[in-house]
Amino acid sequence: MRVVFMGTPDFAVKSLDAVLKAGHEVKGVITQPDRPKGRGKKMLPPPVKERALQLGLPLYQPQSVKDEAFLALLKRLEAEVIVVAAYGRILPQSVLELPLFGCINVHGSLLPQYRGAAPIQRAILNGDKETGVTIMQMAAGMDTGDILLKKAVPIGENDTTGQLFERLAYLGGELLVDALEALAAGRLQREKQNEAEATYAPMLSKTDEIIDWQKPAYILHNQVRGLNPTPGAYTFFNGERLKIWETQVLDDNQNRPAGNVLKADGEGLVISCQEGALKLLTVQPAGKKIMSFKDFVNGVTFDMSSRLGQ
RNA sequence: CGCGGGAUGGAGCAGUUGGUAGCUCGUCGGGCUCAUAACCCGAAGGCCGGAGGUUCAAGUCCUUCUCCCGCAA
Repeated sequence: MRVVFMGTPDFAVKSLDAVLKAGHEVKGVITQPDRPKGRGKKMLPPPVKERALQLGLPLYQPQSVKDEAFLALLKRLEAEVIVVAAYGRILPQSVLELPLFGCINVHGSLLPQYRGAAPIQRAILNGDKETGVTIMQMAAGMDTGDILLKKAVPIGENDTTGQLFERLAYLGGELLVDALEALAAGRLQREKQNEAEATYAPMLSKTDEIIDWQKPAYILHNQVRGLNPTPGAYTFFNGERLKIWETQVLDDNQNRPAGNVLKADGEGLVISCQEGALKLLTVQPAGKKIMSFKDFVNGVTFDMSSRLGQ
């Protein structure tokens, strides 16, 4: 099929690759404009842009998807279908209706659950045992379109958002290709989303990153892996930020107050929680690189009053 | 020029008002032990990120460069 691909982050790159590999004709790749990123204020191209350039595909970075110029561009590309994967912008009705087969989207959850910006992170934060990928026919509204294909994958106890992203991105590419094939053959069933079961996965906010030791250990464990590899969950130690990257849940907190350091030696760095305790495996003090609890403990002096959080 | 922290033996850190570089872990060797990741003894391993400068003398002061990282976007 002749497709126009719209996407921005790494997650979308996998889909782009899959579509190409399946032999579809990519008439154009549309991604968001370069944005100042990182420490200095360097302009960084989105991953999809880099990939498109690498592949020599025609690339467009419209400032807006709502103006006439963009619509005109799409018409010129004469796509039969527009594939959208984490593009990051709401598309107007005029765009959704333009191609013969409309716009189809790859979403990192089992819709109608986790509609919205951060489905993968939310699934882990909530400690779900399963999530998946959905291919849907885009409609007006946030991820409300009809479901075309859906596939579930299990979430491991210690899976991180990064790992799950990887898996879902790959699976998303596969499902997307299946969907395109079925779409072209006219043998694709549509399933309306059950609005009653819809849930939302709002974008992560700053407060999602702060560790509250008053919560149960398993909740914090989910928080840590859900925010790994970015932006990371953090607490405070000696007034400095301390990011926590990997943890393990322990049952016993010795009835000590939440945030108390139960143990800090070569064998482990264990913090008491409201319920249970959390063993910190890898951490990162502000300004330092990620290090094992062992290295961290080695250079710091703890005393009985040591506690984390503020 | 967005704000800030940092660059010291393999790792994590300390290094006072400038005067021959330390700690913990690890590594290697030896000892103890039924045994050990435990304990004891010992050893190796650093031109203190690069380049200039001040000084009798600089890891420690000044200038500049490179790299790493946290925050903010």
